[in-house]
Amino acid sequence: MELQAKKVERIRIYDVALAAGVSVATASKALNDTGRMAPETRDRVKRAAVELGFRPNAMARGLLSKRSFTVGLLTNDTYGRFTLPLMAGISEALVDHGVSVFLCTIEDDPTLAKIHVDAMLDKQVDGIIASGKRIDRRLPVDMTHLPVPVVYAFTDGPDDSVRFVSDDAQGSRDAAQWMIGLGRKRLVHVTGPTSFASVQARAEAFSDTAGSGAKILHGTWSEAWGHEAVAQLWGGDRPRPDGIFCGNDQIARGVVDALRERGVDVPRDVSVVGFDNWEIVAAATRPPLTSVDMNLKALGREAGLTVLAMAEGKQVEPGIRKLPCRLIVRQSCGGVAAD
Amino acid sequence: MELQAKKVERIRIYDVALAAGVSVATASKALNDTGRMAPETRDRVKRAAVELGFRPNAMARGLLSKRSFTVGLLTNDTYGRFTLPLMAGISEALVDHGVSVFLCTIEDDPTLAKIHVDAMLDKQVDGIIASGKRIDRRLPVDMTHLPVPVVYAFTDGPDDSVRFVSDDAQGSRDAAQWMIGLGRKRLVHVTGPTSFASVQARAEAFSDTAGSGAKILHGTWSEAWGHEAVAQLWGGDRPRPDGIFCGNDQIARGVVDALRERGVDVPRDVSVVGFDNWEIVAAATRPPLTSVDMNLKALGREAGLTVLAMAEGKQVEPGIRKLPCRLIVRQSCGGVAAD
DNA sequence: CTGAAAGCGCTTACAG
DNA sequence: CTGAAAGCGCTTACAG
Repeated sequence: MELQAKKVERIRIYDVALAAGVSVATASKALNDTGRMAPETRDRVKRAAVELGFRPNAMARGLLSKRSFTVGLLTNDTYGRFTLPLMAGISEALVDHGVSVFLCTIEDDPTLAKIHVDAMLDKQVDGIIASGKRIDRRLPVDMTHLPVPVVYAFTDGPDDSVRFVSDDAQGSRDAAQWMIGLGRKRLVHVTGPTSFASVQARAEAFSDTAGSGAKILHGTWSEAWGHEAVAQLWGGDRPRPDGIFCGNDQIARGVVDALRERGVDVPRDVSVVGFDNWEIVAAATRPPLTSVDMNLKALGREAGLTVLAMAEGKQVEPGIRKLPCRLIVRQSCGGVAAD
Repeated sequence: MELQAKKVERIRIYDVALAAGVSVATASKALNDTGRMAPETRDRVKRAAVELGFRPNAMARGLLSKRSFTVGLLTNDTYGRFTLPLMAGISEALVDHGVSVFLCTIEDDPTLAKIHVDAMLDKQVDGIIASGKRIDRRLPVDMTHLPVPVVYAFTDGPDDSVRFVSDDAQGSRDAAQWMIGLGRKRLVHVTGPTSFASVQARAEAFSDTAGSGAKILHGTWSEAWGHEAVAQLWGGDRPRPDGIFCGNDQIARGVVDALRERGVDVPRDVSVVGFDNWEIVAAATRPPLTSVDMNLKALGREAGLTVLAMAEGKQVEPGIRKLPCRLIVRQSCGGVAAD
């Protein structure tokens, strides 16, 4: 038995018009609730459309309206850790508007990026959302002179563009304040490389909140660095921290594991907070991690609605839009969620 | 300063024809390398097109050709653990054919699924790839009578459909054989719930390879279950396993952590193999996990090319297509990669 | 209140 | 060798 694309004939507006006994023009107006006509006629057409299962051909419509009801999401985050929540938000916001989303993953390959952008433009996307894995790097393709609006989410863009990022400083402050509120006195920040803008923003906010004496250790974004940092902190005879704010959940997991291996009780002896609220890591840690959530889904929603508004010709204020982070309370600090 | 979609006028074939001093019909034929004409004319048109940066409007073309050069990827795997590699393969295979991919995540919501499918059909997708997170469950939407071809990848589909899955039995056999080859004598399989078809397939293959005496423990897909299983296995006085094949990498990570906490050396005393080769888990485990990779990217590539072939009207054999798994050797077993 | 005509940006027989 | 005409499936002034 062989399988072949069954040539199901699609219903055109012509078929609907025929069935309802009206012209194609009238059928179109009836279905779009435009023009003036006898209510009875409109009803008859609509019934015929439903009966026949008519769905208008978006390509034909698009040719006229110059709207394709598609947008493209371009990303260099192949792992999808940031892209997926973003995509979920975009999709959720746009599906109600009948907009579908092309996903294009481009590693860091400029040629591939160009190919994908061109393919999307050929398909007349209404707009493009550029996204990445860090807010201080750009995608390897220039999108400043495209015939469609571009919005940047979790990636850098030109000065006159709209860029959505999460509020690293606020997230960091919230984390430190949470531990201080729980009575912790000796906070330490164990985080990623200084080359990341968000590392700097968080570190600064951490210092402001925990005091300039509070130590900050920079390393890689890995569990291994979490282990290593604990080895350093517990190595000498210096006073040990009782609260550790980590730059991401993987570091936090390493820290928690290392502390347990040293017989240090989390959260009794030390509170630990992570960053990213990456479910798979945060929930599997023993105890589960209290972590800062960047609300990437909400960020995606905003980015989607904004690019859509621009596609509809609405005026939009350029600049960086910081969306708030939220502390997700689990068991690694003690304390209980406020809400 | 306000930002508005700059109304860049797009170049139409009419502009190219004008610039080259030919008719639109001739321009079309020149650019598509069809028809007969003076080579000089063709060149002139092509040069004009390049100079003006002409890119044909895919909607207009699609209206004629009934091809949109888009496909949809429908999935209920919100976490993206299976979808992302699949998507990468699909995209990689199709970008060369000028095909872009709509990604639609539908949780398990039938209403949402229908909305997405309809939206894609309206946009005249050339085909749909249905995907999921287990091969024995279907998406909550019937796609048997669509006007476009549908291919199933890592999800169940109707009997007369094309379904791509990875070869669980072969992956399982390879894992067991690898440990046997390293001299392990007392293998155990710690895996997920029996309700999963792939759990059964792997368990059966494991028994065939390791012997029917080899124990199989079923639990959840979590690190916690890995810990628990080790507690059971090391609990009594029974002979302890020297090789543990885990149903996924999370279980394997739990097993490895639990063994270390008991002072059991991995890989010296016990070999551990995971399943999924989920980089983030496998690489962070101490020691890093040897794991079975399902080659989801290759699976995506196949699925993409197949749905494209069907869209082009080619005959395709229905049925289940099992693609081989591959053992990725790291340090949790001892032994060294063959290649 | 309804329909004929023109047109969106292309391609493809067909005529010259 | 080249172009005028028709048409893909719609929508939208415009005429009646």
